[in-house]
Amino acid sequence: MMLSSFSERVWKVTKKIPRGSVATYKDIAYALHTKAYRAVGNALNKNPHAPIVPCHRVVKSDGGVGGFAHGTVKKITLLQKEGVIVKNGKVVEFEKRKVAFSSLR
DNA sequence: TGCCTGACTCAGT
DNA sequence: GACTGAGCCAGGC
Repeated sequence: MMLSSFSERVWKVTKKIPRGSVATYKDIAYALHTKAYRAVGNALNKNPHAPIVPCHRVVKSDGGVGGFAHGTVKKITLLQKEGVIVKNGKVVEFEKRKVAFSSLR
């Protein structure tokens, strides 16, 4: 068995996303050296570390907020509290809010 | 063991 | 610019 399951690795990377920044499912997958974009979303959906892992900082590659276990609205609210503006379900200046790969690795 | 699903992404029309 | 189909991977039944 692996030291950490795929899901655990996803959460670990997600926790590295700095406050006020966001990362995409794609970035998370790449940081784990895989292309399992959907598996990443799956892992976050089942995320048992609700407040510990900032899963609300993970969005879609086109800037969309994606989904959230507690409701998309809640996700947007949390992001805006951290200074990330969300309009029409999309992250404003998404490209600039995106965190760098090196920060995740 | 094998098929289905999913908080996705990309390419083509 | 928007919609559709196909591809990708891990987890669950």
